[in-house]
Amino acid sequence: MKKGQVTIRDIALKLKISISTVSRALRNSPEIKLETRQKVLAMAEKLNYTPNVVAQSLRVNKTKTLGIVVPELASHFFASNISGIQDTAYKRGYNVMICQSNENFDQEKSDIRTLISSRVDGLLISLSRETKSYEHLQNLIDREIPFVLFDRIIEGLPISTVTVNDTLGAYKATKHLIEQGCKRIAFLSGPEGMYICKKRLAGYEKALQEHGMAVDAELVVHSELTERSNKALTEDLLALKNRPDAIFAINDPVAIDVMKVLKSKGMRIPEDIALVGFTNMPVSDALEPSLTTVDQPAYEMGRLAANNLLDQLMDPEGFQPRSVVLDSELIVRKSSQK
Amino acid sequence: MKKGQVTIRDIALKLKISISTVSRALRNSPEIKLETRQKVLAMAEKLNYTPNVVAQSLRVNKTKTLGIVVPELASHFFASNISGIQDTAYKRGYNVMICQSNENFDQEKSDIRTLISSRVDGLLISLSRETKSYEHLQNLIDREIPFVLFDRIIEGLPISTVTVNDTLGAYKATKHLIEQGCKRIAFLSGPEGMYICKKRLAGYEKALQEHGMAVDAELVVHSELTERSNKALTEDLLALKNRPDAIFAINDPVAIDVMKVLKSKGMRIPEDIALVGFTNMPVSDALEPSLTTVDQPAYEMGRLAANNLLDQLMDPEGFQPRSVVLDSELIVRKSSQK
DNA sequence: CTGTTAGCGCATTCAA
DNA sequence: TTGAATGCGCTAACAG
Repeated sequence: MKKGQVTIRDIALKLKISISTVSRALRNSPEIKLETRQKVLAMAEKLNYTPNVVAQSLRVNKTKTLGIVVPELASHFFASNISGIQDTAYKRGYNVMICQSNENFDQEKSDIRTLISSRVDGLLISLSRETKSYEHLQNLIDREIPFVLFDRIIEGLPISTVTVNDTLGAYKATKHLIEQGCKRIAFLSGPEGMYICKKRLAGYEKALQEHGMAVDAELVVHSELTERSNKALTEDLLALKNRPDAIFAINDPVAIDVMKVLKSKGMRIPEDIALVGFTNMPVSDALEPSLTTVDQPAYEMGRLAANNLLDQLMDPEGFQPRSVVLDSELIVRKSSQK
Repeated sequence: MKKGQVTIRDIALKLKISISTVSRALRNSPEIKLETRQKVLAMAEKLNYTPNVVAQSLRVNKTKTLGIVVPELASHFFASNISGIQDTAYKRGYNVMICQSNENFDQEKSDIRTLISSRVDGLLISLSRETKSYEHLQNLIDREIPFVLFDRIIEGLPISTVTVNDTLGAYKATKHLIEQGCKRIAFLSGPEGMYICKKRLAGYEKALQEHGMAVDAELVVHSELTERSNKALTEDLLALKNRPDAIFAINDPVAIDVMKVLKSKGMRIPEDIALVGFTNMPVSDALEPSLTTVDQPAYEMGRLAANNLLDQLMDPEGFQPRSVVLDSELIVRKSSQK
């Protein structure tokens, strides 16, 4: 087989017709005679023709590609987000290009720059935990490049967002612990600035207040979300003179680290300390004890974010930003039932 | 800000020089006067110029993009593969485009077609569990499109592959169980045709034979790798008149399903039945009991596969296919120590 | 219904 | 050291 891909020109030459006719036939243009179209299609098939999307993109100034930026790929939550995005994108004729920021702000900026220069038609972004300023997002707005934020968002920008109801989820989790009789509920959170941390903290506080319980500052701690930091903070909590009888962890991976520490110290879950996570990772029900957690519909979040972005691409003028907040359900398992 | 991205033409116009000079200056061509280059660079900066990669790609017939096809994204193993690929690709100036086949053969073919029409410079592929024929791969070879297979490979093709030593890993796992005193070791495998299943079966059989133990056909079962199938087969094994005293699962997710069934039946691990997995998922040490498993260097596999492909792209003529087999280490934990 | 023509943004050959 | 001209593969006026 000859090197170099087959082009519409090759088809036109073989068939002794013009390349525009071939182009039209391939695009199912209605103005082409059925017979001609069939001949073209047959020849394309025979020559194993694959349209050059690069040339198409240059011509129509659209790549039919969405850019995705997530903090991390090897996380079940973000992987599911991406699955939802990808399935939706394919269904609507789009490809995706994925970058991970590794939770690094500079990397995030660089990822966005890379995707822009690849001329993606729009972006779906979940911010890194380091991201505190947002000129890079403002820059996208200035350049009129459509994008949607999901899960790790920032508020106050005139753009669409998709999140889970973090506050409500945390509220449900905390309320559940209170109803189990827990008196001193610790909240092992992530970086203070992170959107989801602030939202979940609000839910935690709301539940305590509603039940006439004070928010004890020493029970709210902020992890860097590394195994080391998670474990150290757990130990700190256990070292308190007035030890907590429950720990609400910002997410399941953190809860797992907490669990490891508790077990290594011979503490019983939930008898000595109850434990609740957030995310509902697939393994959370295989842990011992099975982990009570707040379910996040990750695939659905991805699906909605993608549909939102694609709607925007279809109708750039009429589009109005939408903020979708999904419900989050508490999954009660053994780690919290006293 | 005006709609439409800035082009080299805009820079040329502003500076009253030709676009070819701008093009050269931007590419650091040595034949450009330093002063001119600096002026161009400054203006590019000022106008917020981003090169149009689409146009470049069309011109030089290279996209600097690698295509990746994996069975599934929401799997820690493949996500780590991809991380390794991506980091390597970026380091060498390439982007990646990712598709998932969802373990479906037709989807896999379609993914490859999509990536080809996006004109990726090369492909990294891990086959779906349904894939039994390989005309679609032969087609790539015929069209001289470079690609590398990793983990889920097929043998006999003149191309590079990266795998872990599946046979050795399974051998180590089985030998370990034998040394723990297990007499009837079941192998809960995946689909019979899958490369990794065949390889791991070979290691399992080798260990048994070396220790003078017969391979009992009723102890080797093939799951479809769904939770349902995994659990049903586990129950079947337990229902045997001559029940196994150990189960070696084809991977960690399967082992987790086995664990759930065993626990639900009140069986003790490892006392009643020892259990070993394969993959070393991050949570495998958080399970109760912690799971003995064979470690797979997923990130490293991705890194090697990407480097192999990129070497090939750098020097298409001189390149010789290489098959890399990584070592796999047995991680002994509690689920197997009698 | 089909052909001719003109770019999309860029790199590169050939001239100057 | 720079400019003019060409074409990558394709789509979309505009003409027949």
